[in-house]
Amino acid sequence: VSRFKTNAAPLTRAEILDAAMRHARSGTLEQLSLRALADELDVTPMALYRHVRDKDDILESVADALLGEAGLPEPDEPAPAYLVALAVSLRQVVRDHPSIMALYTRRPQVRAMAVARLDGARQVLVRAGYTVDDAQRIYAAVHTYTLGFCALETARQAAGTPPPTAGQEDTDALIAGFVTEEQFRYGLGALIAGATEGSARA
Amino acid sequence: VSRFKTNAAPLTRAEILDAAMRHARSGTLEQLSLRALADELDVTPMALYRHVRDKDDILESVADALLGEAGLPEPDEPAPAYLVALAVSLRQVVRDHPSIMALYTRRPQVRAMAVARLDGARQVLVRAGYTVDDAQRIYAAVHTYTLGFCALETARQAAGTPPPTAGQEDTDALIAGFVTEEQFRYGLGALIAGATEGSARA
DNA sequence: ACCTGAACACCGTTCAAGT
DNA sequence: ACCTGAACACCGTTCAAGT
Repeated sequence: VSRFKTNAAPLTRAEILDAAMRHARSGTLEQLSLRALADELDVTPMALYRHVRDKDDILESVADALLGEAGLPEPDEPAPAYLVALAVSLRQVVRDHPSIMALYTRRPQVRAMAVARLDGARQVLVRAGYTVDDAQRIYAAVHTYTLGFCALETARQAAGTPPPTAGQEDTDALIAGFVTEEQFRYGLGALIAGATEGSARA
Repeated sequence: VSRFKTNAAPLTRAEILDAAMRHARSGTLEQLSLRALADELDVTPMALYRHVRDKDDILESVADALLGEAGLPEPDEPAPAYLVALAVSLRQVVRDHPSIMALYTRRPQVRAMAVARLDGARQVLVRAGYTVDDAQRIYAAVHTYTLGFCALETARQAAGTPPPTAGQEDTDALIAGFVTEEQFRYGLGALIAGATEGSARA
């Protein structure tokens, strides 16, 4: 079961990322190890290192590919709706693949789709009359908020339906209110309203 | 060097947390392992488990203690300033101790100081005329945004002064703009403005 | 009651060597 | 050029046993 000994085609980066994407799609990205991934590809763990920098390199590629599949909002959407759509898709990706959250706390994400999202928001906002600087500020704020929500949601998922500590049930219920769909929309709406009204338009 | 054999006083939870806090204060919380902590306390790693649930239990206690040291804002502050002060102190704690960030993505934080911060915000907002529900929504939104900023800042710190990949420098500079003091204040201000203006007051 | 000793079940990654 | 084999340097945590 070694492709080295059987003279099979050499390993490629695409092959590695495809295998990782299959894990993402089957919901097993969380427990993915390099050793298991290498096994699936009939290769030694160390063979991967010729094609990827490290494990996060793989995970970041997967994350950006998932964001790519989610796509960008229609560019003729009104700016607020465009921003909301971006937030919703990021939240969805992280919600479906919680291990992606840690990536955002480990290294700045600057892959293709991350940049395309910023660019898209910038264009829509500039067209709506904001300066480039304001557009970036607004997008950054929305992205920041969304990431915070993802962090809280990831934490709540990880806790599962928790055995609430006695005398802690109400506190827990209170904090649970932080990660409802309604609260996500509320904070997002407040932020976008505050940002778009506060900035000077051209 | 075993307190079991020398008949020393039995280990206590407070002792464990004190030792962990010393690590926090000396800036070595990041690389703390249970094995090292046990060594310092002249005890086997497993002796800790009589007094703490697991490693996160220790880390969460430290995080809440640090938040406690930061204290609460003066209760007679205007509501917006109160919320800003809460955000600033959380950011400061996470900035100084990046390993705390991961805690917020792993489990909902419901320790004493986390609850006290919510309570404080609620009181100030209710006194300013908001309903209890609105107060909670507003605080949750501010907390969410702050956590998102902490995530981005932690990522940027971890990257260090990064060797910017060729042809990626401008993208990197752009993303760096997401985690400036100015941007932190901007997003926070926009959110608080949007939230406090948007909610119906009593 | 409190702690030890040894093992379990792994990790990601380095290095030098093989073909 | 591409991959292997073995080791490095650890982790947190379980379990049964010791005093």
